[in-house]
Amino acid sequence: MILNKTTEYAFTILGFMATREEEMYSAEYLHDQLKIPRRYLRRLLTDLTKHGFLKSSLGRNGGFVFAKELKEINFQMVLNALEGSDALTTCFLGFSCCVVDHPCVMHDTWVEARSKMIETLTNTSLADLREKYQRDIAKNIPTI
Amino acid sequence: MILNKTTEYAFTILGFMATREEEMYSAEYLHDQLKIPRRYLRRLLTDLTKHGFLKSSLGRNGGFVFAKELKEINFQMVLNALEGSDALTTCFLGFSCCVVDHPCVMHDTWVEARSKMIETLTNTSLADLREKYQRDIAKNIPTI
DNA sequence: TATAAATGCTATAAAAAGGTAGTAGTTTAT
DNA sequence: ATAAACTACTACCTTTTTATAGCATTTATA
Repeated sequence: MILNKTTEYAFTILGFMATREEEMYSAEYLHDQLKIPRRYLRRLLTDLTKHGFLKSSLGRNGGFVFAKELKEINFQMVLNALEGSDALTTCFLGFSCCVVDHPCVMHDTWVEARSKMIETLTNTSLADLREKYQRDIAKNIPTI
Repeated sequence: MILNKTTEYAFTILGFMATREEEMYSAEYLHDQLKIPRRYLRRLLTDLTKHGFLKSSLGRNGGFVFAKELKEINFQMVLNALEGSDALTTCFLGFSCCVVDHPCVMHDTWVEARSKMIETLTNTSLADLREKYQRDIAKNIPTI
């Protein structure tokens, strides 16, 4: 498994919010649109707020907006916030004693493959997602 | 999370067996060497046997040996056997409706990053691991 | 031939992840 | 005043993953 469900949900939510035009998104609306379980979604939104990706506003007509510029949020940051920095850095062969000075036999191969992935996650911001979405729409490409 | 624990254990076991010189490995010996929980390890070994990676022999002095040439076992095969082929192919943004004809906005980016990883897993066989291990030993590089 | 050291099978327990429910409270637009 | 939002906390349920246990079977060997 590459990502756990919670992280995947977070990506779904942020990706959705980044590509759509609403000013503000309520938990209820996101639930309707994305079919993520209601209560779980709410907890996750609170979590994303605490991590500084979103800002919440209380009261009627309240909801969630981005707390930063879209270009300042990338997928690596989100993954890191939700799964911790270990998520992409543990030894491939599962040896806890595998470190740079005393690597396992798969170390270099794995570091290389993994760093490609980390690079992609780091280099892709929500702003990139939004741009791509708008380009696709303009070209009439069916897009989610 | 990249891999679940069971898969990681499998990689540990196969990597260990591939680089060492024993003819046969008992569960008890592997437990001693690798500190994988005894009973769980045994089930996993049986599982790897059922999947055709290992052959078991019963009775006293029994144990496990490889069922194929080392070069015929790569990490992608093992991952696939233990986690299913979905493990590396689901939509990054978590949209079940994301398919080639109707991709999500991250689709291409993710497919590219992922295929690099799949390539690495596919191109690395246990024979490669063994070779690397022996080269490292010869060069006096500390290796696990 | 009895025994010890192996694996095979199946059931069950424990831990982690994912998900639901309730209650009480705060904030704010209308 | 009310309704529609979010916050916080607690408890509980379900599913999946990880781990343990008991008993059966196989086989070398003393």
